[in-house]
Amino acid sequence: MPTIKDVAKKANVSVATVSRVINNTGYVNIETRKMVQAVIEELNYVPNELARSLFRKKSKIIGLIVPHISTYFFAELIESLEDAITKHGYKLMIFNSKDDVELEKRYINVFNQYNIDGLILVANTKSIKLYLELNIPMLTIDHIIDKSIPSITSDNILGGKLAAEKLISTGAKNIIHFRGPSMLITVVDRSKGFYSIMDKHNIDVNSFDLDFRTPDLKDIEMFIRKHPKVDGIFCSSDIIAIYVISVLKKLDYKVPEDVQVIGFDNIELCEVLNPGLTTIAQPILGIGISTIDKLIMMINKKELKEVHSVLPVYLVERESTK
Amino acid sequence: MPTIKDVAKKANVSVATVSRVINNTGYVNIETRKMVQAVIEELNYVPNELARSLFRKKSKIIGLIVPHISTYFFAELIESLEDAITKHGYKLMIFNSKDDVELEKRYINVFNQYNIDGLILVANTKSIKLYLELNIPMLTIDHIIDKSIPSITSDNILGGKLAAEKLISTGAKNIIHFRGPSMLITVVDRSKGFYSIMDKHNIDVNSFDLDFRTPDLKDIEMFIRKHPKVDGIFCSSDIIAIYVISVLKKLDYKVPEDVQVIGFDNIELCEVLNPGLTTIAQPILGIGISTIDKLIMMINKKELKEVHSVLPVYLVERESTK
DNA sequence: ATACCATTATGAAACCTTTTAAAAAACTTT
DNA sequence: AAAGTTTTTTAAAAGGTTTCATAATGGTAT
Repeated sequence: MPTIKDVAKKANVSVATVSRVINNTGYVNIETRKMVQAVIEELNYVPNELARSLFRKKSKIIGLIVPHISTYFFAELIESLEDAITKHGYKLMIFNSKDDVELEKRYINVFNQYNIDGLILVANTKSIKLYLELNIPMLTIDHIIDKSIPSITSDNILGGKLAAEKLISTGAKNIIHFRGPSMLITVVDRSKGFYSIMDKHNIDVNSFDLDFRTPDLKDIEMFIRKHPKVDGIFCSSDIIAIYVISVLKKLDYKVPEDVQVIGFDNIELCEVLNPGLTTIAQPILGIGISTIDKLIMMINKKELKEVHSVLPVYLVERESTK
Repeated sequence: MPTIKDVAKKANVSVATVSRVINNTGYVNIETRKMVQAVIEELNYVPNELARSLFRKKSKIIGLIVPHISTYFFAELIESLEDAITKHGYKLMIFNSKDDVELEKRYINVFNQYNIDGLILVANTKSIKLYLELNIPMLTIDHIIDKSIPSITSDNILGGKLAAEKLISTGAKNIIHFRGPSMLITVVDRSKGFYSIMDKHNIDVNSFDLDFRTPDLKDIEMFIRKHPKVDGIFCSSDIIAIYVISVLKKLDYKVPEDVQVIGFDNIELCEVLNPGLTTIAQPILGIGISTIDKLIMMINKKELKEVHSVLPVYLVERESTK
């Protein structure tokens, strides 16, 4: 790899001049500029980002901590974030926290070691204090760790309401709500919205908490057997909905004839499931773009228009509802 | 963030001494060592990895180029790679190539800019020349770009054979093979294995090429209508299988009674689909571990036992076959 | 024409943080 | 006191950016 010195020597100028050409700073004669640029082309020179980072104390790297990369919703989110990050000329360093506090602690050191410019925390509530001590522009997705730390969240309350309205409008009366872990604010908000409408219509809801990654099929079956007259189910995530539908079929319920099911997230899979899953769509692309826009504003010390953004969700109707 | 100079000043020694303490190299008096370590503790000093990288020309960063992060199989693979990478004290920088040659070219520059220690290319066949020019330990997963570049692949031929044997043993006679893009060596090998057994039994196979990410439902329907007597289908991936099953149901075929379906990959979803998808399991965890073991051997200039590794696959029987 | 100042152009040197080779200093041995 | 160890410091290097000093040029006022 050629260095700036190689370019300078070949172009017969000082490294300072080459630097000015690369960065478009200061004064440099148009002729000299052309000359240097030609040499850069010729040698195929690219400035070493490590050296730049070291001097500038900026790395052009954005760190991402996500609980589980392979959880489908997160995978789609990561893709959308990666896209936005790359488009802005940053690079993505990714860490799987597995909800493990020790791992998180280790990662936090890494962020300092690499002069990470910005940090994105996804749906993760551990080690809050350590994050807050960290002096890096930081943003949370799908949860809030502190009033002072900006966040991006989907309008989970609205999502819950939309699901409730859909079930009610199609005549469901015996409702089950399969929730994700109730320590997650997203889950709580989705429920809150859902209940608010159900309460208004005086409809009782039976809810049950499940794990997001691997909902327990036996628990689901047990709960459905306990409420055999169920005709409408709202799940906190599409994955849960898939598990629930699988149990329903086993128990010989027809979806949507006997039981309607609504999920949450609108992962790509919904489209192709059988039946296609009606769900509350999160604007995954929008989350990616807003997150990075916001984070880069923070990195550049610009004032944010709003600290906590709530992005709109909408109902996507497929075959799992009437 | 404190620097090595801050530590040196506070400990009343030179930075060289501090450096020797950190790295456990050279001579340093036991008393001095303790003293310096105390100061390091006190200031909460962590060495700046960028500066180290610059000097050592090693970054402890491993780059990963993947065609589509959110493709479920890749997402699971990434998780498994991330795990192995982190366990070895490296960090993962991830790039989504979207099968876009221009993007790849840009990424390749990044690898040099950051002194990336190793590079993993997943199922990607573009810009081969540029990669080969790159002087970085490099390894490919699920494809081979050159005899000289080590690779990790599942035993796709065996996988195809296993699928064929299963279909034959359960009495399928009218076989369709829905393939992924035929420029992919994995796809070709899976077919090769599949055909080798089918040929041996003198069974004709009708195959059709589909896209991996978004197989065209209309194409699938058209092809099935063209071969209405179909009773066994082998798909090059689980995702394709999901799409195919969705079409089969629409056309009122019963799975597995009328038509048996076998996928490939064994993504987590298979377990919970309805019907559960019989598939050829790739050892995703094993791929992650082997890949990183191998890559780190290369980084440390150790001799590899085998340049091109083929990992075993196995049949996982679920409800989509008899 | 000359003096003066602003503008443009360039290079030398310091700096960013760390590692390491070489030099110097401080102890021990003989 | 010379020689040999051990310990520590100095200085250069990695590949850049930036500040500062200097020089050349051009325009304006005298």
